[in-house]
Amino acid sequence: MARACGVHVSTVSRTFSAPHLVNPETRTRVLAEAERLGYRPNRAARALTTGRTHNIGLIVADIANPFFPPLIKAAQAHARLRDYHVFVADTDEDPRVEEELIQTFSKQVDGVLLCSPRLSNRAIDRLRRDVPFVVVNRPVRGLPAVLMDVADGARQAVGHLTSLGHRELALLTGPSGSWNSGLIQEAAERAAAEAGARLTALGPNAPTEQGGLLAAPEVLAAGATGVLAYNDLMAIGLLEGLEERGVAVPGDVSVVGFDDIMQGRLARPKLTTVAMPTVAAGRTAVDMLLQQVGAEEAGPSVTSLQTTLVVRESTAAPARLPR
Amino acid sequence: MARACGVHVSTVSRTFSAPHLVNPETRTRVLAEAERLGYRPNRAARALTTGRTHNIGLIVADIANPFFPPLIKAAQAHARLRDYHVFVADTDEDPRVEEELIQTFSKQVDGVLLCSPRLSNRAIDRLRRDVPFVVVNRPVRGLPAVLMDVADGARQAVGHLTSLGHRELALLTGPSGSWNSGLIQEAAERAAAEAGARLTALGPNAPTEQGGLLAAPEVLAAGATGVLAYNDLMAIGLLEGLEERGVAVPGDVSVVGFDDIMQGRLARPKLTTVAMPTVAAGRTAVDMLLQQVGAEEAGPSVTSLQTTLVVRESTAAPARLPR
DNA sequence: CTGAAAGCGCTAACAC
DNA sequence: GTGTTAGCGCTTTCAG
Repeated sequence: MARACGVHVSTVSRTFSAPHLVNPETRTRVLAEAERLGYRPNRAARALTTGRTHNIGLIVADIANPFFPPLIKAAQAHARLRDYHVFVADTDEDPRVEEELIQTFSKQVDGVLLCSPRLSNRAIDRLRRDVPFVVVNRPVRGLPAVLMDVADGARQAVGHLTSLGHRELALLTGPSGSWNSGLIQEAAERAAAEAGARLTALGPNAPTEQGGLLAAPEVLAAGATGVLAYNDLMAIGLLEGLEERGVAVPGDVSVVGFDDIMQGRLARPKLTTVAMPTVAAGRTAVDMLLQQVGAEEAGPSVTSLQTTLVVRESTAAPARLPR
Repeated sequence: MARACGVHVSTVSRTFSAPHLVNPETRTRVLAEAERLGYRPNRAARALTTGRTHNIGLIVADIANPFFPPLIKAAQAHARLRDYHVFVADTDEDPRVEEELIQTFSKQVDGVLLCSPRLSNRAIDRLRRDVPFVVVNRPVRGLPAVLMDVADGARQAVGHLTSLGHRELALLTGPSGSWNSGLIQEAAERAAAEAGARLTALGPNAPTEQGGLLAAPEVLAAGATGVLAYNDLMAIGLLEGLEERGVAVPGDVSVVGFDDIMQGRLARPKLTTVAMPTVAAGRTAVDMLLQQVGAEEAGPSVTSLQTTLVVRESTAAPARLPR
């Protein structure tokens, strides 16, 4: 390629990495030749000298969890505009796989987006020496993060339920490793107390339909008329469990989920839920990562994104107020 | 690292890429040192000399389409076991983005999995010079492919409907660029004819809920009592459209989809659908790609996977047989 | 079995 | 503005 247009390789190199340093004439000639030959600089080789791979890693617990695809998609599209590619990997909810993935990624990417990591703080602290991180959906001391304000979401959800007249609430908590579950619980308890309602925490539960399905008896046993589930999948499972037992939603019991996944709109009744700004989160995370690796100007090191309650059909006033 | 254990770099190299060529003692020493220092060979640099990146690209039209995540997940897990990483990219249904993605991937991966590509045969033929392909969900002359037998799926679906007593069928076709849509239509028409039923093809429609929703009036106008939709998303949209118009499913009209995505189980009534072997497809595609790039033994160059009808609640005998 | 040397495709610092 | 040189981290002959 270098000799095909009768110049030195470094001139070709400059044409692509610093076009302004090369004579416009030569430049167009090189570009034309590149076009003809279908030449494109080899990014891997480039990475060897520059130290920038122009790749970023994106690690999620489960691609098949409908919460993630919109986030992945947004991150990816956003990265592409900045000439970055995204490696997506799925840990299958296994912290060991997560660690292994981070290590194998470390030399191939400029940084890693860790979405809802299951790894311990200690492990993360150790691994951050290998590669820059941005954590999504969980605060880790000293690490840039993009958070979604689930605590406020929980407040909104509890507020909605109490203002409807519910006084006996239940919270279906998530997996014990989940940071958000704790935040939700704390905020929900406070909001319930302020409204003079009682809130029973039930869990931990698997963040799946199955998890919600299995929790149905406990919800009934707790005598709750309004329930908050850790995520939509769990809420949907609960809807099924309640239906099986002949409990009407929202007639007898109101249900609120988190995430606003598409499935919630499909469920009957349509699920009331706390919508998460996943698209914004994906974009912001990419921006923050690129800032950190010096490809962009620096911004805040922790971003918190708002959540919003979406009221649909699974919530209503309780049939009879608790005695 | 080389000098840390007092040997030459080439010995370190051999320890990782050809362990049997090195003295067991030295090997363990090197390995121990690597462990201590957290050293791992730089895959990008290795790729420079070997020509093998140990990465594969996976290109889909839309990550957020629930059909793909299980496939991606399976491909990824399968590749990982073979020491391969997967770059996932989303084209946003845009052929130009698809082409660009392939080109940027080409030097960074050993091969590309093209899932339901929107690119023209010509373009694919041109691009295959840049990088090995395996195409999923569409036959391309001269290229290895993994196909899912949608034609047979269509036959099963039509058979199910006709044996239930339906004689007036409608088919909601997919986007005009979709290969599968043509296959489905052909097979459905043949099967309908054989069973003495009439089948009206309606379309093209967007492969989304919206597409199905908009098609509801046409379905009714066609007087069909049994309808086949290009995919589950479209079928679900149709369910909604029908409900809005007070048409009972399956009382008045029966609906069958394709894909067996999770949403189908959530819809009310639960959707009867043709299940696609996405997990097997993801694995097979990875195997075929690795075979092609010489990392594994050669197998067949086109694999066809079976589909199976899953009967749920959206199909039943027609209320009254057509006159 | 191990060391030496060349080179993968590119960029960066320095001359000219 | 462009050529020269060195070197990124690794593998791979080829000697020894």
